[in-house]
Order: sequence, then C-alpha cells, then structure tokens
Amino acid sequence: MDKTGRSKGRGTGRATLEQVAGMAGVSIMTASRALSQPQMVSEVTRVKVEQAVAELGYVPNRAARALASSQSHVIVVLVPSFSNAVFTAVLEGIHDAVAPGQYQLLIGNTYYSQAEEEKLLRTYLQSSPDGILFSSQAHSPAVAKMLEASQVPSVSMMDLSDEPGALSVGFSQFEAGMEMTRHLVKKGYRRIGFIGAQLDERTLRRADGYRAAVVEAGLADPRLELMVPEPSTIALGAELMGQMMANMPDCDAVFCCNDDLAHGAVYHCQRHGIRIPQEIAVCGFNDLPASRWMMPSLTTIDTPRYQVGFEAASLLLQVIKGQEPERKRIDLGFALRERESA
Amino acid sequence: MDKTGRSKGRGTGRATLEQVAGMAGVSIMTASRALSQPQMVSEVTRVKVEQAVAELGYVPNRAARALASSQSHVIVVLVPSFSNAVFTAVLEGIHDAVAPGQYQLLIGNTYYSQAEEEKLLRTYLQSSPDGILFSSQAHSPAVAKMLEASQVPSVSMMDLSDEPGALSVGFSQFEAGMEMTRHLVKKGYRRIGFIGAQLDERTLRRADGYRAAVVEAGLADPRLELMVPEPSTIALGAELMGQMMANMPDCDAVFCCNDDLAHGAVYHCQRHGIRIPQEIAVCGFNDLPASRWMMPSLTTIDTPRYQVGFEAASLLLQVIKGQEPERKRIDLGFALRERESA
DNA sequence: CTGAAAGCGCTTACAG
DNA sequence: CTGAAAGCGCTTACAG
Repeated sequence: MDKTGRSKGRGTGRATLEQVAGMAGVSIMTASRALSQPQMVSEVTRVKVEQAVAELGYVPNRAARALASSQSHVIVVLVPSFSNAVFTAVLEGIHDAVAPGQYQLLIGNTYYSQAEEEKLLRTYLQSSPDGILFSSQAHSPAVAKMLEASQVPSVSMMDLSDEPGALSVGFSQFEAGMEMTRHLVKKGYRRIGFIGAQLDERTLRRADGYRAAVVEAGLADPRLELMVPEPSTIALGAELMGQMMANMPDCDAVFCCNDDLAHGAVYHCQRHGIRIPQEIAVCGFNDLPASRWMMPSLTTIDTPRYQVGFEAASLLLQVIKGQEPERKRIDLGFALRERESA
Repeated sequence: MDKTGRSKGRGTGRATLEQVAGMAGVSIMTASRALSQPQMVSEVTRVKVEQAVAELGYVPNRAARALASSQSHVIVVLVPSFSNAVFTAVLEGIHDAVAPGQYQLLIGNTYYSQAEEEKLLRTYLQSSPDGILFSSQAHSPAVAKMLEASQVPSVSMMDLSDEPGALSVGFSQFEAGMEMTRHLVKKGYRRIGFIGAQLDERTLRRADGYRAAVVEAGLADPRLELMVPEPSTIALGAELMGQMMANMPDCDAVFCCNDDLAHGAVYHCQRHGIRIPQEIAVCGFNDLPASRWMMPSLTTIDTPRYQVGFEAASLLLQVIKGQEPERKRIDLGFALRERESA
C-alpha cells in the first residue's frame, strides 16, 4: 500500500472493494451489497460505505463484476453505416432507451457486409453480451450458427420478421414501397421508374413493393428499373437521374429508394432546368430533414427510425430481464408525406 | 459436464479454456499461449489447441482476460451527437483506425452536455478503458478530476489544444472562422453577419474568428451577430436567416456556423425569391455532401473529420502501446471551398 | 442485517 | 517449449 491507499502490483492501481470495505470497517461482501442492493444493509452501514467510496474515489471494476456474475450488461448493436442518417437516428433511439439502465453499448459498423458482420460478432461475442440488436435480418450461415450457439437474445430492426419466434421491430418495407408507388399511379403517372442503390435487403424489399404496385396497375416495365450496388449518395442520385432520363425519355415519375438519391435527382433537375413534377415527378424514402425544405419539397415516406431503435432496445431489455414480451413483432408503421415533387 | 462438454453452474455455459486445454491434452496456460502468443508454442501444440477451439466453438471470455491482464482493450469515445454528420464521420474514422487491432469501442452520446459527459464517463470508467477519445476540450471539474485520477490517456478531437502535454487532433476552428470571413471581406461584402446555434465550443471559436476578421477589416457590428443555443437544424437556419434579413436589412452576407444552418438559409432564400449571392451571400462550415449540389452551391469550409477520427485513434493507440508520439498536437488543416453562394 | 469461502475464466511471473 | 500456483476484483449461495 502506498500513501493513496492503493496496492501495487498486477492490478489496475485503482481502489478496490476490499479497500472500501476496510475503510468502512465491514466485510467485502457487505460493501458489495451496500452498493448494489442498498436496501439490504443497514442505514449506518450504507453511509459508511458510501463515505469510503467517495474518499477513495472507488470505481467498480466491471470486468470483475461481469466475471463473477456472468452478466456483462453489454448490448451489441450492429448497424450497416454510421453516415446514413437513418441509422444514426436508430442509434439515438437505442441510446436513449438504454441510458436509464446500466447497459453499455458495443456499436459496430458492418458497412453493409455480411462478412464484416460476422467478424464483428465474433469479436463482440467475447464480451458475453446480454443481447444483440441487428439492423438486418439476413445473416451468413456462420453468424446464424454463432447466434444459435451463444444463446444470446437478439432483435432485428427496421423490417418485420416472418420467422416464428423471431423478435423484430420496424415496419413493412414492402408495404411502404407499394404505397409510395400506388400514390404515383393514383396521381396519374404511367411510366414510373425505380432508382435503387446499395441493394441491401431493405432496398430490395422496397423494390419488390414497387414491382407489385406497377404490376397491379398494369404498368410494369423492367427497363424502368435502375439498380446499382454502389452506396447511395446525392452525387449518385444525380447521375442515375440523368441516366434514367436519357435512356427512358418517356419516364414520367421516379421513385428513389431513399432520400439521398432523391435529393440528388432533384438537384440534377434544378441544375438542368427540368421542372418537377411537371416534366418528371420525383419521390424518395425516409423523409430526411432537407426533404421538406428543398425546392420543390420532396414527396417521401416518413419512417419511424428513432422509435425503431427505442422500441427495439426496450423489447430486448424485456427479454434480457426474463419477461415474456407481449408482442414479438412490433409494427411501427410509416407515413406517406405528399409534397410538391410528386 | 454434459454431452456438449460444458460445465453447469454459475458460469456462462460457454466452453472455457480449461475444456480446450483438456481436449488438446495440454495445460491451461499452454492453451492460453497457443491462442495469444502462437509463436511461443510448438507447431503440434498449436494445431491441437486450434482443433479443440474449433470443436468446442470456444470463444474467449473477455471479462476474464481483462481482469487477469488488467488490460481491457476498450476505448471510450464521447461525441456530442449521433445525428450530426460531422461526428458520424469522425466515428467512421475511429472505427476504421481501430478495427485492425483488438480494441472495442464504447461510444457515448453527450448531447452537447457536460453533465451528460460526466455521467457517461463515470459509467465507462468502470470498464477500465485503455484510452478515451473526446470531441471537446472543455470538461467539467468533475470530469477533469476523474480523468486525472484514472490516469487513462485521452485525445481531444476537432480543435487543437493549447495545454502543454495534451493530445489533440484537429484544426484551428478560430483560423477557419477567420479565413471564411476574410474571404467575404475580400469579395467586397461590408455588412457581414454571423449566424450561430448550439453554441458549443467549436461554434464559439468560429465566432471568435469571425469577430477577429471583421475587426481587422473595420467592419465589426455586434448587431450582425445572431446566436441562439438551440441545436442546429435546417429549419432553424431558415428561421434565423429570415430574422437576420428582417432586423438587419442592409446585411449583405451571412456566415453560418455550419452547413445545416446554411442549407436552411439557402432554402429560405429560394422560397422567397431572394437571389444568392446578388442580394445576399451565404456561406457555411463543414462541406456536407449537399453543399456542392444545391442551387446555388454553397461556399464553405471543408473539414477533415474522417481523418480527425482516424488520426486521433491512431495517436491514442500509440500512446496506449507506450510509444512516445512524434507530435502531440496534430493539425490536419481545413480548406475553403469557394462556390456560387459567396 | 452481516460474514467466510469458493469461484467466475483467464494471464502472469517463475520454474523447469 | 511447457506447467503448477497465485491472483485479478468482484458476486453468489450458504450460514449465522
């Protein structure tokens, strides 16, 4: 022990529970209880321990607690992107739902890659997480196997799962894609194109919805679908809009699979003096902040992403605590925002 | 032991190193070495252990490792916002710099609040992080004290620190604010306003730079400063632009403390038929993707945020590994992007 | 309400 | 190149 009352050697050099107990004149386990289950110790004891904690600047060692209790209080969150505003809102929702409790978030960026997801999960499983929040439903076989073996509960976010027993929070990407397209049909557009990028599962489901709606209306034409695997950006949206108009001059409306692409499409038209929606209608998906402000304002689907994160984390917390959730599949819906562009 | 070779009881139910060692016919510590320092064991041993690991689906227990080695391999990251594109880029840089190693990120959102930062740090310190990445330089006294007591190395990001010995990666917010303003002066604007929101330390430093430049040019007028504490949004930018033009009709240029506000200002003008830059010039800060696409395209300061995250994490990693960094204060600079709006 | 003992699953010097 | 022992800092039943 040196002057600060801290032992030397292998450890972290931080004050330990043992020192707290010593200073408070109680046993280690009474000190432990005074901190984690204060109602189980006497008032006097609690105060003595609290004073010792303050005096020593004691900070509990989470690794020791996790090891002894086999409860890590860690929740793993896997998102496909940090730069996509959709997922940052999801993260915010999760963060807020979890904050009151004592859970820590281990956030990983999969970059829309199943291989990356696998790598991250392999690492994060070492932390014995109490639960996992996925932004996707489709996993590689290796991930499925790890999940099965680890027995860690997980919730998938954004889309709804059809697997029995699976926990999911989101809304039907398919229905949303269909509703947006039906809106265009109802407005009288007949040559409705679809612009998609990234081609992750959500985009693909939206495209399915688009297809179902144009088939339903007898307006299907595969040549009106423009799908590329590159990440969605404003620049790409502008470029694809140019391509669409060049290749399909009779195209009278474009459904972009997200607002980033749609913004690019709108800017492209602004710069080329193409009037929206008179010459061509444009709509997007997600309702990002700029959408209601740009000119023309963008018709799009408002998605409850913050809520998705919040509710998914809440659901996971319930399951972790051993409660049976009322619903395993929580549909938060979506809303069509009709504005000037379509 | 049950059929899967896993012991029952208090633990996590996962396979342990002991079981791996048993199956491989070596001691626990040889198994440990085979995994963490493979070059220190014989080829035969290594293979046997690896086979046992695969067979049992062994996943190391990080809590146990952290406790035994007093090395958590955890890095704490504190950002003021998840929704601000600036910080998501920083996060991406950090994520990428750290990925190769074995470090895990504990990411917390301070919501621009020192009190929240304090709460988060108190919790995260329990994980005995090897290092901390801050997005701010100003800390509450309590945070300063915790940092001091914990002895955990930290790097502050975005701005440059003047404290001797402090580690920082970023660029001078002051210089950047000054350069942007000087640009407006050079372009001939004489009634240059400043619109600021959130009023975090970076914004305040940019405002200082603005002030220094208008004073330098003999153009200072406090009435041209419009500063509000609300979070920066497009909506707020539009509103503040309206206020500025109403209250200061002779204002001929506006420097918005970030691109979000500037976008709002541009949209406001578009909607009201106000010509930029003829009637009023607008510029922003950060160069978000939309800035080069909107009409008119936005003059702004391009900031190296991804690089800041990447370099800050790299610097921290160096210090954690006990290497003396070449530079403790890494200036990544910034670049003025002159476009149509100013 | 309080305590002695065992144990969580690893790693670390120290020997051989 | 390999192993027996101690220890990291907590919590968990079990007693009293």
